[in-house]
Parts: sequence; structure tokens; C-alpha cells
Amino acid sequence: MRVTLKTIAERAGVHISTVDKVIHNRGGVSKEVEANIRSIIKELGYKTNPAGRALQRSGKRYRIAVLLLDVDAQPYIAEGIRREMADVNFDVDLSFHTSPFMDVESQLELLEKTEEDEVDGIILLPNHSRRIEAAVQRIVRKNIPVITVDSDLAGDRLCHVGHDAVKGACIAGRMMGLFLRGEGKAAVITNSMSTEVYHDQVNTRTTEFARFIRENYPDIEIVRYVEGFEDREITYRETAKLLQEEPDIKGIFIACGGVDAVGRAIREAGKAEETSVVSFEEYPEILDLIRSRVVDCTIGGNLVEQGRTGFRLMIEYLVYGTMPERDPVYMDAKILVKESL
Amino acid sequence: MRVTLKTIAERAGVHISTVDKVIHNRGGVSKEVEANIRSIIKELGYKTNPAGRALQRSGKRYRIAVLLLDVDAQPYIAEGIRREMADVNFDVDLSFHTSPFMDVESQLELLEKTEEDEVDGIILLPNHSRRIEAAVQRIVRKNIPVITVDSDLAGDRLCHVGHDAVKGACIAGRMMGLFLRGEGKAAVITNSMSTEVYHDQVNTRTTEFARFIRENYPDIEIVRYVEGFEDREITYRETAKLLQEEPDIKGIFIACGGVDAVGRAIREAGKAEETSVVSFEEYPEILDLIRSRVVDCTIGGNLVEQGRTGFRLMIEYLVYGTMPERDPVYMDAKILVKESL
DNA sequence: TTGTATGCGTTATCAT
DNA sequence: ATGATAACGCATACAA
Repeated sequence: MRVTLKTIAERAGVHISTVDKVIHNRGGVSKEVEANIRSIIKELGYKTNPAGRALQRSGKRYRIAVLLLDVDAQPYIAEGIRREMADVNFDVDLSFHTSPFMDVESQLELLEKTEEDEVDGIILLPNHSRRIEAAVQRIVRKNIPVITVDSDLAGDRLCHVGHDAVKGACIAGRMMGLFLRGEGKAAVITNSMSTEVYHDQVNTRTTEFARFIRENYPDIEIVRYVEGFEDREITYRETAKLLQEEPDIKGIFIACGGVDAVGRAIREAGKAEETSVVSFEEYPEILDLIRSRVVDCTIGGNLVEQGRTGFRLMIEYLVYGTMPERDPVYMDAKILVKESL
Repeated sequence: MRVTLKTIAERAGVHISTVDKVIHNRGGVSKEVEANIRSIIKELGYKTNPAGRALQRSGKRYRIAVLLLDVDAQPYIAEGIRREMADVNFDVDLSFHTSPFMDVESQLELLEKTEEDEVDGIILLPNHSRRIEAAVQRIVRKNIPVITVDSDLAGDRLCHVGHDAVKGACIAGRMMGLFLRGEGKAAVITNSMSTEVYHDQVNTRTTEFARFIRENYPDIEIVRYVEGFEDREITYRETAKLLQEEPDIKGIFIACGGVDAVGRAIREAGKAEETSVVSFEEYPEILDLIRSRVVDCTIGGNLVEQGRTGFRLMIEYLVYGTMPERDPVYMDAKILVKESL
């Protein structure tokens, strides 16, 4: 038999409600009784039965706001949240809102509106900004839990769910090193080498990949960083130029989005066979490129799983009061090749 | 609000216990009332609340027998089962038993003993044998659910939890093809090319890998199949011989166990740098070899996860009566390199 | 300060 | 054939 409130109450010779008061620090219990109960709890190792708690809470409606950005990852994270909601046995009012990437003003407005709405929790894909951090800090102080997904920010949010960008970059570097057998020319496709387009993850991937190659594969030379500025046309044109000007390129690492544009350039240059291409994420267009063997391998960040996990942790916090046992919570980086699909 | 028995009872103007009888086909309900209740259920879409059911069942003890084989995978599967049990809120009597690999007699005996014991369910890693299949069939007919893990058998077991050996072999083949840039000499380390040591998975990996290479990389030549006969010394010696006799070997695919023996031979031959090595599973000795860059990549079958899943599906069947929604249930094949660890 | 009573959803047993 | 009731573990409003 499991240890329940009843077990403890009987041992202590008190009523279960008294035990409950001790467990939830509600006061109204004499010092001696409390001490006794606590020692029994310690001895028997009480753990609240989630089924009981779930049942008790089952009238309550939880209101959760999901504030995302209109980035490529957005629909997948949203999908994960929806799927996890279907598996949960509580009534949850989910309100989804999406604001433009890098539009701090717009996201601030959303945060304020949400704050007024008195939701029970917020799942947030934040823009990189001090002002967003301040707004989140204010909300958290009102005891509204905030979980960040995909991208993190400084402050006391309940936790962050995402992936380890440095680790992902290193894995990509290792794959490239193995594919090139440690030598040859490679290029990196990225957004911008200056801060014109500040995208934290792409940034990290670019610099960490370069560092990894430098430290582990000295005979691989990164001959060019192609800047696409988050624009598919530019990305396509610049990649085509690269392939023309550097005909003996062996490896291409795509740190940014717009992978289909890169793929088009590679295919049109007839270089699909001879170049090893490594990219990130598993969007449909990327999977197509993997199937057609233009992209050799992609590092997936489990976006759907990120959504699921974020939602699950939020529910667990609201219903059971359990804090996430780690922070940040990182998804495993999936290495995908054609045969994994 | 969610749809509960109460919701339906009120709509139908009957007592909840009547609704319950209909849902569980217990009889004792008039045709008209039953039809009415069924239509309401259809309309509102009743789904039983697991918290309620769990609570109701929470007195019951479940007895689950875990019958494994003393293969490399055994401790990991067992660990997964234990971990999942810790997460579950029922009293479960787990009895672990392990019999020698390929010792049909011994496993039959275990099965018979378990059958007499009147357990509620069996988690089984079966030997490949008609007699085992027959015994399982007999047990299943007694309404004792059997879930097979890691290795499957023919018959009406509740479901199988494992991994897709063909897919794993293809992924390994793809990795090898990419590492070798589509050309060069490769070797396969396996148990036995005849049926002297019949190990289904190793067999599948060997033949499917060969097929994949043949079909996708015609310029990769598999120059030798090294037979280790499940013996570390033989495996070591034969691999060493291979490396000596085929000095320009570029790739080594390890389909069997004893990866550390292969690794030792490679290291001692000073070939760690220049050969691409692909193996299976993620045993500590393999992870060590990946860390030291002797093995380049390994395909993990998520053994711990197999155990967890098998146990979870068993509990879900026993407690909630839910059948696994797929069969077989395959774990994802994880591609692991040094930086994934 | 402590105990009582009630309800959450499901199921099993017993009463009508 | 149908209804009433108790029990599972937890939480809480309320009574003593």
C-alpha cells in the first residue's frame, strides 16, 4: 500500500485534515502535533497521489496564454502544445497569439494585454530585448508562471524549454568533419556576420561551428560565410555565386533558415552529389531535400516536443504545484538522415 | 466541463450506475434505456477520466513478471522498467528472471513457473523458438497479457516493443556511405554467416546493411565479413587479421556485440584515424570508444526506453484496459556521435 | 487548534 | 431493471 494522508493521520492519531494543513503549511496546528506529523512524513516518505489531486482539481479551468513569434518554428511549437492539451484531463482555455519576429513593441503590447487578462500562466517565445525581460519580470512577480520556449531570456521565468544551440553546432561540426574525412573546403550559410539581423540561435550555430572545425579539423578550411539576411532570394543568389566561385567546395553548413533556397542553388549547380550538406531543423522543405539527397543530414531540435514539454510543465505546475526539476529543459538534438524519416 | 458519467446520466434521466453498466456491457439495462444512453455517449463523446479510474483501482496490487535473457541489452531494459515503475502510482509486484540466451529449455521452465504463479502480466524477451511461441500462446489464452521487448515472436502477444532492425541497418548504411563519400573498401563484423549463432537482429543488420550498400553505393566494396561467433577473443583476433590483410580498408560496420574487442584491434593497428566505424547500441564501452574517436557513430535502439514503454503499456492495459494503439511499437533509432553524449 | 463534511469521477456491491 | 451507496486520495469550507 502506498502512503496516503490517511496512513499518516492514523499513525499520528489525528485527522487527515490536520496532516493536510501541515503539508501545505496552512498553520493552525500546534507545534508538537506538527513536529510529530513531520517526522512521520519523513519516515514513511509521503508523496501526493496525482490521481487524487487531479480529481480534486477537476472543476477548475486553467487559462493559459501562448505568445509566439512568426518564425519558422512557430507552427510546430503550437502543434506540440495542442497535442499535449489533448492528452491532458483538465479544462484548459488556450489563447494563441503571434507577433512579428523582432517586433518588440508588438510583443510588449501582447504581454500587457495578457497581464490584464489574468491568465493562470504564459508560454512565451520571447524576442531578444531588455524591455521584454522587464515585462516578464513584472508578470512573474504577480505569481503568474512564465515558461519560455525555443528562445530564452534573463529573469525568473519558471523555466526554459528549448535546445542546446552550442551542442547542436558541435554535432553539426562533427558530422561535417566526418563527411569530409577531415579535409577540404567548406562554407557556412548564415544570416549576417554583423548584427544587422540579430538571431541568437543562428549566431551561436555559426560561431560555434566555426570554432569546432578550427579546433577539431584544422585541415578543413571555411572559405566563405554566405550572408542571406533572412531573405530567400539573397540566400539563393549568394549560394549560387559561392558554388560558381569556389568550384571545389566540399561541405556546406546551413546555420540559418531558407534551406530550400540553398538547396535550389546546389541542385541547379549540379553539386548535390559531391557536396556534403548539413542543416538544422526538420521542416517539410528540409525533409524533401534530405529525401532527394541534396541535404545529407539535419540536426533536429524537436520543436513539437518543445511545445508538448512546455505545456506539460505548465500544467504540472498549475495542477500539482511541481516545479520543473531542471532548468533549462533541453530536448535531445536528433541527427536525421534520409533513412531516419 | 468534461463529459462524465454524471453528465450522461442527467441527460438520460437515469442514475450514473446505469450508464456505467452500459459502458461496461454489464447487462441489466433495458433495450430502450441502453439505446438512449448510447446515443448520448456518441453525441457528447465520453472518455473515461483516468484519474477517477486510477483512484478507484488504487487498492489493487498488480503482479508483473519480467522474463529476460542474459544479453547485453538486459540490464538496460530492466532499468527502464524499474524507472517507469517509480513513476507509476500503483502497487506493482515486479519479479525479474533472467535465463541464458538461446537456452529454450530454461526459458520454457520460467514461463511455466510464471504461469502457475498467476501473475497479471508478463514482459518477455523471448528466445527464438517455436516452443516458446506455443507456451506464450497458451498463456495468452488464459487472458494473461504478454508484451515482448527487444525481440519479437509470432502469436497473439499484446504487443511488441522494440526497434526496427531493418531501418537501423539502413541508417548505418547511409552513415557509412556518407563517411566514405561513396567509395572504398569496407568490412562487416558479425557473428556468423551460417546459422551457427542465430541472432535475429545481428542477422538482419548484416544482410540489410549489405543490401543497402549494394543498392546505394555501388563503389563501396564490402571486402570481408568477419565472424566473431559471439566471442570477444575471436572477434579481436579476426579484426586484427582483417586490418593487417586489408590495409586500405576505409570503413568498418559492426553488426554484433563485442564492440570493445573490435575497437581494441583498430586502436592497436593504429587505424582509428583513417577508418570510419559504425556500430549499434550505446553500451558504456561503446560510448568510451566514441569519446576516444575510435568509433565514429553508433545507432542506438533506446533500450531503456523500450523497458519503460513496455512497462507503461502493460500498466495501461491492466489499469485502464487500453490496448496499445500500435503494434509493434518501435523506438526511434538514435544516431549518436561524440558531441551527442 | 482540531475535526467534520463534501465533492471530484469511476467502479463494485448491495438494495430496491 | 434500476438506484443507492461506499470507497479510492486529496483539498477545503466550515463547525466545534
